[in-house]
Order: sequence, then structure tokens, then C-alpha cells
Amino acid sequence: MNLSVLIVEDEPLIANDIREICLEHGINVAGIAYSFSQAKDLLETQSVDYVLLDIKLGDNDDGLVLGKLLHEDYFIPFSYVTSFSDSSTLTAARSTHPNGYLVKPFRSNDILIQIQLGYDISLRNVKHEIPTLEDVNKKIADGLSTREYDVLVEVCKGKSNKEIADALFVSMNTVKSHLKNIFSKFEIKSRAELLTMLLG
Amino acid sequence: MNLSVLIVEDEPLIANDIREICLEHGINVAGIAYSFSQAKDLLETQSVDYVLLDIKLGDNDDGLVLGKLLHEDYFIPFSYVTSFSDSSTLTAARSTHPNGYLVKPFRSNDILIQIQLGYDISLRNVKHEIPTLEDVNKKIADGLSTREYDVLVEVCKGKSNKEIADALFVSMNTVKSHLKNIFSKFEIKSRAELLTMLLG
DNA sequence: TTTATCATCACCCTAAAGTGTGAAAAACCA
DNA sequence: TGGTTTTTCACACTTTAGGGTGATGATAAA
Repeated sequence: MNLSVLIVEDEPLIANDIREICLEHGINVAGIAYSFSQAKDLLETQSVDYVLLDIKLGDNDDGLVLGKLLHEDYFIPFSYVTSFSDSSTLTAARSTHPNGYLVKPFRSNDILIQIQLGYDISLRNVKHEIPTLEDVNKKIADGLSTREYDVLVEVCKGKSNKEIADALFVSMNTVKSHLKNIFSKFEIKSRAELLTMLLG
Repeated sequence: MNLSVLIVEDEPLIANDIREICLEHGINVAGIAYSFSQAKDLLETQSVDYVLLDIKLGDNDDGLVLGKLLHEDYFIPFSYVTSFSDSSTLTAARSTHPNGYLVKPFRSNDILIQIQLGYDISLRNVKHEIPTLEDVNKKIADGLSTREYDVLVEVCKGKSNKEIADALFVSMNTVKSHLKNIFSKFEIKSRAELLTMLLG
């Protein structure tokens, strides 16, 4: 799964530094925004999975406003990457629901941790219904095929292999074959584990 | 809100350092554990809201085991605080669902951020929990016994009968026996159906 | 056109799950 | 104390699930 990260940072040197770190680790960079408005433009036009967000853009705390927007309107998870760690800034930041908070100067790996862990956290939140193919594929490196997903949906309904075969008009061997691939891709060994992953 | 933090760290100097930082910021320290077993003792006896967890305890990665336990059994949120940020350690750590990951050496404020942000995140995660015994019994005429509920909880975690037997310190036949009764009371035929009923 | 990938299925085999019966301690309660 | 429920376990048995290998036609990409 290839994440797309948006970098919102008014200092070009730092922004570039972050971009390099991402690219080195195979993380796609959806763009760099040097201001609040540029960030909004990119959010409208690009596919963004995670945002690294500087609190201070220019002279004001536009980062906090953008953070609030990300959480409430765009539903895109983000980490703050900022020089400030005083308690008033931190309190303000916490209220915007970031998934991470990195204080500058940072190390190369810190960026990676923010993105990966922050994204993990965002995946843990929503549940309850049978996930879509897109949601499922975010959890695994090698995505499911459409037919594999069909089988997964039936498993989520609590059906046995025989019942799934009847529902999809294929043989039970075919169902088993798809399930084998599903388990392999999720790196699990049973449908029970699959159910707890997807519904739990 | 006065948080209670457990520090799991095998180096006394670092552990003390973290303790001082917490106390300076009005965060209560539930205790310091220098080993896996000490950590388990403290988790049983103390009220703990958040855990700062070193991955390497002594010579092995007991921190990861403890992290898994915290997430699956204790339901206590935690951050790793470790010297390691290589990708294999990170991958292993991510699979245990930490709410933060801090690489040593850290700054004073980093500790505070981990605790506050990590705890914030845990509050947002109103996750789809394993239902309580009361909730479960609302769905069926003949209620489950406490031991049957214990088995049900393990099933909800995706465990196999053998794993459940080990977790509850009984034989696999006993687990099967309880499961038989559970299925009968729910009028179902498989654990998959049980999982979709409870989690779906 | 050649190469992948996907969807389908068969066959065989092992492991795990589930069923039926029965039974003996332990805990609970009246 | 005596009866009931719970918890524990055994053994034998059937069914289902899961793993390995391999093969086919179809479709898609290069």
C-alpha cells in the first residue's frame, strides 16, 4: 500500500528535507504547501492519506485551523511537525485531534514513525460495518482482487465455505482457493482472525 | 484529570529521568517496572492510565510482548520509548497497536507529548469492544455462565480452541464443551456466526 | 504476441472445529 | 445437609477448515 502524504510547511528547506525522507522510504508525496491556501488547493486536487502539518505558517497559527479542518471536514489524519512544545500550544494542538506531534529538530526516522503510526491509528478508528474493498486494501501490502473481496464479504456475514460457494455460484474448492489467498495476504491462519481484524 | 503512568524501562537512570519529568508536569507515576514480570505485577495491583514502554528489557524484546498484552488483555494505551527505530523493529512494534513511539534520546517535552496525545487518542477510540456479559445475555434466553463468557471473550479475540485453552488454563475439551453450550444458547453452529453476531 | 494476473476447479492430505455422551469434582444455594 | 448448577475433562466420532500442488480458460497488460 502506497501512502500519499501532504507536507504543509512554510520553510522550503525543511519541507524539502521532509520530502526527501518520505521518498527515500517509498512514501509518495502528494505535494508541498507553503501556506494555508496552498494546502487547501492541494487537498482539493490531490489524493491525500496523511498530512504533516506545521503549526506556524508565516506569522500566524494557521496550522491549527487547518488541523481542525482536516479532522472535521476532510477526515484526513495528520501529525503536527513544529518547533513549539510549550503547554499552551500543545493544549491548542490537542484539541484539533492530531494523530502525532513531532517537535523540531527531528530525525529522519521520526518522520517515518509519524506517518506510519499516525496512519495505523486512523485505521483503527472506524469499524462496525463490512469494510469496503478500498478500506480492506489499506491494511495490506498486496491488495485483494474483486472476487477475493466477494468471498471476504460473505465470510463477514458468518457463512461457511459451502454457503459462500452457493451464494457466489462457484464450487467450494474455488472458495477455499480464494480464502487461501486472502489469509496469505493478511498473514493470518483462520477466518476467526479475519473477522476480528475486520469487525473487531 | 490526573493521569497515572506506568514506566517500563530497564535502565534505572532513564526510568528516573522519565519519572521526574512526569512529576514536574503533575502526572502521577503508578510505578517503575524494570522487567516484564515487574510490569505485570504493577498492572495487576495499580491503577494505570497509560504506559511508557521500553522495547528492550534486559536482553530480549519483552516490551513487544507486553505491548501486545496491554492492547489485547489490559486495554491500556501505551507509547514505546526506545533506542531502536530500524524498520524491522518498527514493523513489529506497529503490529502491537501503540499510540505513540518515541526514539531515545528524548527531550523533556517529548515525554509529556507522548502521554497526553497518546491518552487523547485512546479516548477517541470508542472502538467496537467485546460486549460485556450483561450485553451478551440480553441477546439470549438462557444466559451464559461466567466461564462461558470467558471463552466467548477469547473467541472474540480471534483465538483458536488450543489458544483459548492455554489462555484460560484448561484443557481443549473443556473449551469445546463451553463452546458447545454457547452455540446452543445462541442457536448457531460456528464461531464465525458468533463473531458476526457480536462484532458485526 | 507474449506475459501476467485472475478466476475457476480438482485432488489429496492434515489440522481444527464441532457433536454426542457421559461423568466427576467444585461451587452455589436453599 | 442435600440438591442444583457450574466447571472440568475424556473419548470417540463427523464435519469443516485450511494447506499444497497443479491445471485450465479468460482477461489484461506489455
